[in-house]
Amino acid sequence: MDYSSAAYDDTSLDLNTKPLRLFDDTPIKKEAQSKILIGFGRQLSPDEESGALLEELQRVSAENKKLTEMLTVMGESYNGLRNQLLDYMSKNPEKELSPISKKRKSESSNNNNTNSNNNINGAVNGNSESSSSDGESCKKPREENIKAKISRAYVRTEASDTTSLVVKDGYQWRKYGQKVTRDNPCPRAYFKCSFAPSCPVKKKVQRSVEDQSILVATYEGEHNHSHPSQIEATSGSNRCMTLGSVPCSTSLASSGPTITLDLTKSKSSADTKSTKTKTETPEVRKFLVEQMASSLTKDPDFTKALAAAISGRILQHNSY
DNA sequence: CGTTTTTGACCTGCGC
DNA sequence: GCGCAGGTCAAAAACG
Repeated sequence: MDYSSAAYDDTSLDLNTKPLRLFDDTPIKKEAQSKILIGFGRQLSPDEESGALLEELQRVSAENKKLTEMLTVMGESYNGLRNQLLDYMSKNPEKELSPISKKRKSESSNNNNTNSNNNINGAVNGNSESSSSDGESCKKPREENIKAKISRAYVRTEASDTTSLVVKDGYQWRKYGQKVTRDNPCPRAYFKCSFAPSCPVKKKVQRSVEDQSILVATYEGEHNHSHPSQIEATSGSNRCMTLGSVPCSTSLASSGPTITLDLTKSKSSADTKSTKTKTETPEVRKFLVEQMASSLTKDPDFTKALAAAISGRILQHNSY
């Protein structure tokens, strides 16, 4: 919770860009990095090369250890913050973030029930049913299934593109309905995971009332299969990861973790980082894009996935 | 021709 | 019980 801002800055979703720190401007790292670049660029004597590599390996190992620790701390901090927010929201249910119709109570009350259970894992993984003893929440088995897991994602799209309700999250969806709701003049689209019926996940996509360039995707349930993009990545095909190096942020919605993806600003934000990105190799960028996309799209509870990905990289590095 | 999308009809829950 | 609104179904159309 209360660690220094410096440490926080270091870890704030910059984790995916950590490999880019190869190109960081701290003197020590620059030195080590130049050695690597030299190593890649022209011939070195075997002694020099092995020494530099050894030094770099040690540095990377230490850094990776640090990263792992920081990740753990960050995860705890995240859970703590979420706990606090859920607490707060359960005490102030009228201050919901989204204007949900009063008539359809089930959805919002679901969230409140989940929140008031004060069970973090329950709120995220939707396993709070077992602990809820109030009669309201266990009316129907169908509702229980829906309550399995609800998360919301806000996706910014091109302002001109106000008709498309496609949220590219890496999964394959089959549209099964569309409806214009009372709250919002924009139609709401209903999607099922194309792996249905084996995969029970559903998704609702609707444009935000306030900002029609923002798509609000509500996910219900949890995928019981691996991420298609991951399968593709492991099989060597990278064709459909369209999220790219998008700016992204995480926040907490009333119903749980929320991911905001800005699909439009990749160009402009790339401009702001142009001095940095110019030095990136295509391989590094490609890897980062894949990592970020898969991390963010896989699960709202992506810290676990992030940890797995990073530890995977650590093992990869250490195995050399 | 198989798969996906569209769209009107139908079902269900909730408030009055 | 009725009406409203959200959610789902399924036949038809569109697409690759």
